[in-house]
Amino acid sequence: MPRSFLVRKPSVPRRKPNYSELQDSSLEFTLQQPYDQAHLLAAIPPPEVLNPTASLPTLIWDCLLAPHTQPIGWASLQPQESPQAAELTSLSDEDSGKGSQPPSPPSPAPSSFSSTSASSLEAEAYAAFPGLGQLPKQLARLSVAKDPQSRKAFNCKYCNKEYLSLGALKMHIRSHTLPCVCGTCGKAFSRPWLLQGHVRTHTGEKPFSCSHCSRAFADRSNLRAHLQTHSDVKKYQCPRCARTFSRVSLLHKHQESACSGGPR
DNA sequence: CTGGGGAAGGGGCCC
DNA sequence: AGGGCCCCTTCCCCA
Repeated sequence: MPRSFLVRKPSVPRRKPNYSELQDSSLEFTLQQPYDQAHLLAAIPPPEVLNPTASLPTLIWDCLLAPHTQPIGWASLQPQESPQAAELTSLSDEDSGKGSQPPSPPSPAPSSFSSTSASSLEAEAYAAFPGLGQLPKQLARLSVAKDPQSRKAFNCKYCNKEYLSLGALKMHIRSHTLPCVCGTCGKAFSRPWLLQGHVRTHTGEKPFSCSHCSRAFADRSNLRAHLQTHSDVKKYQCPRCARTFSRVSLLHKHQESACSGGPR
C-alpha cells in the first residue's frame, strides 16, 4: 500500500488531522492552525468570475464548461459577518478557507446580510444572478440564520468545531469516528461512499469513462480533471506572469516555486 | 518545472 | 434524520 497519502512530508503543514490516530489518542491536535494564506488567496474567487472581461487569477472558462453551473455560494455567505453571529457560529480558519463552494461574490456583498431583510436580499440576489434555481431554499436558510436568537451552535466534542445544525455536526463527527471500514485492508473512512471509492482501488473498477479517449477513472472528479486535458483552454491563470494552467494546484505550485513575475 | 493521474476529505443538496 | 450523491479541493507520485 504504497500510496503517499498515508505518508506525508513532515515539513508540509497538514491541512487535516489524522483521524485514525485521533481515535485512540488523547486528542491533542487542534484544527485552529492558520490556513495557508497563499492557498486561501488563490482560492478566493475574483470578481472576474462574474465579469469574464477582467482577469486574474481567473477561472477562465467556468461558465463555458460547467454544465452544472451552480448558484453562488450562499452557504459561504451565512452570517459570519454579524458580530453576534460570529460569536455563535464562527468556524475555524480551516472551514472558512476550504469550502468547496463555488466562488462567492466579492465583498461587500456579505457584509450586508446582517442588516438586510430577507426580501430585499432575495430581490438583490435575483437582480444580480437571474436564473438562480435554488434561491428560495437558500434564502430561507439565510433568513433563519440571520436571527442570532434563533440559532444554536453545535460543538464537536472531539475538536470543538461549531456547526449550525445537528446534522452537519453529526456528519462532521463521522470524520472522527470513521465508521466505514474497508474489509480488505482495514482502512477506515467517514462515509460509505468514500469507502466505496476506496474499494475501487482494490477491485480496479473504473466506472467513469472519458468520452474523448479510452481512459476510465474510479472517481468522477478525477475524470473531470482529466477532461481538462482535452481542452485547449487552460482554466487557471497566474496573475503575475499570465501563464495558464489546467489545475489550480499547478498554479499554486507555479506561484510558490517558479513564478518570477515576468511573462514566459 | 510542468502535466497528469490516483486517492481521499469535507460540506451541501436531494430524496 | 439519514443515506447517497455531487462538487470542489488537496496531496502525492510519476513521467
